[in-house]
Amino acid sequence: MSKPRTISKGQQTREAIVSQAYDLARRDGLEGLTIGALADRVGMSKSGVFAHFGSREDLQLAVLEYATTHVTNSVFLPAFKTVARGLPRLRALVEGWYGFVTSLERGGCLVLAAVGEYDDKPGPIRDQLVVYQRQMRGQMERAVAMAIEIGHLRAASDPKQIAFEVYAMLLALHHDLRLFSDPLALQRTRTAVDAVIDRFLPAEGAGDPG
Amino acid sequence: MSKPRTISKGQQTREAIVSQAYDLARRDGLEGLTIGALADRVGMSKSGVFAHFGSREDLQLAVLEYATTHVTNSVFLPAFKTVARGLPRLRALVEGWYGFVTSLERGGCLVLAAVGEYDDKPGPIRDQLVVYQRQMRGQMERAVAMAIEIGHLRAASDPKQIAFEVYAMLLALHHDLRLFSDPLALQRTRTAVDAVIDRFLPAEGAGDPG
DNA sequence: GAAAAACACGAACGATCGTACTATATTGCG
DNA sequence: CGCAATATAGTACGATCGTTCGTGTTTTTC
Repeated sequence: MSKPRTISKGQQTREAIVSQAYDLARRDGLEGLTIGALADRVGMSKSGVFAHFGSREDLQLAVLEYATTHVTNSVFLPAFKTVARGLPRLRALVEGWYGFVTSLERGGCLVLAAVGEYDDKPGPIRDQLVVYQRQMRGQMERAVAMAIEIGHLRAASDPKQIAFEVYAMLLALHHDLRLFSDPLALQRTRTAVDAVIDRFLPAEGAGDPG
Repeated sequence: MSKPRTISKGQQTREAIVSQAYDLARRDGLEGLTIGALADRVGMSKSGVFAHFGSREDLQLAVLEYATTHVTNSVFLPAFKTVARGLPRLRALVEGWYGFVTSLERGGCLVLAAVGEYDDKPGPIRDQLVVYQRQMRGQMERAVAMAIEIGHLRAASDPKQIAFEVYAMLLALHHDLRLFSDPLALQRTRTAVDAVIDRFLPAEGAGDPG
């Protein structure tokens, strides 16, 4: 089926390791990820796991990339590929996030957790994290900008402002779900996001609304 | 001035230790706080520091309490004590947060960082953290509720919804300031909070506005 | 199938972790 | 002052950390 390109045994186990490391790091944080615990989980020796990365930091970077890809594939790609540009796509984006964040059975979003862990710890991990987060915010801003171009949102709207506010709600949803297990959090988030969008809707009677 | 209650040497040094631990934990997280590093910082032996708490977890709990008190004293108490109830106090609350979060030179808000670290790690620390966070959110909801009672906000408004949205913006502000060092974040937060409040303002011509 | 390359293991390293125990200073009280 | 209580230091412990190294074993390549 998918490209039958021969994947070496090494690549194969490396991916399995990263996948398990992702689950572990979702629980204990990227900083709490240890090679020993990871080795136990994948049923290998410490040195065997270690050899695939060369350093713990490289392992952490691999896990961070894996997590980012996971978010992208779960939230952004579906919306950008299968939903029409403009307001529908923007709504699909946040709906995708709802699904993503509520489906994480154990441990929250690793990327958000990493933000808290590394927002003040200089180094390669933080640098890469900033890149990833800028990309995600950028994608959101692009979705908003398209909605403005199409006329689904007012021309004078600031894409960065809207993306900021929507992102804020997603942050708060994650917060309240994970810390409070508040079943009303999702509903409140929907209300809030709708309100943000409403605020930037075109004046009535001006072109077809989304 | 303040109660001249004699404070034993032990209490004194314990407070100094917690204060230093707070600074350390702001940098490395509550989970990254180690007794050895803390002992070095305060110029004591490891065992000397340890004896004041009995366990690392108790130290972490003490630091968490210290951090919560710090937020309360910096943000909530001034607003509740010196600013008139209603919209002015609510605005003073968020302004207090702006000041608090922008004044943290090194390391972000320890409580927010702890949320990310412990939102999935059951135990006493998480339990206490939930208590503290519920208290803070509750205070915010109370400030909103007062504004509704007074008539500064519409009677039909849901205090929890408003507090949720305002809190979301404070989360996002903290996020963008610390990760992106975005100088526009504060301005965007103000815009967003104003928009939330505007949405719940009483219908025009109905009683004096705040 | 043989030679070369990649992979995995086990043992050991120095460091640091939290904690326990003992002994010595230092403090507070009568 | 003198005695009891407290506070701090020192040492040592078992565990675990990331990492290195040498040695087999498996996989890939020719």
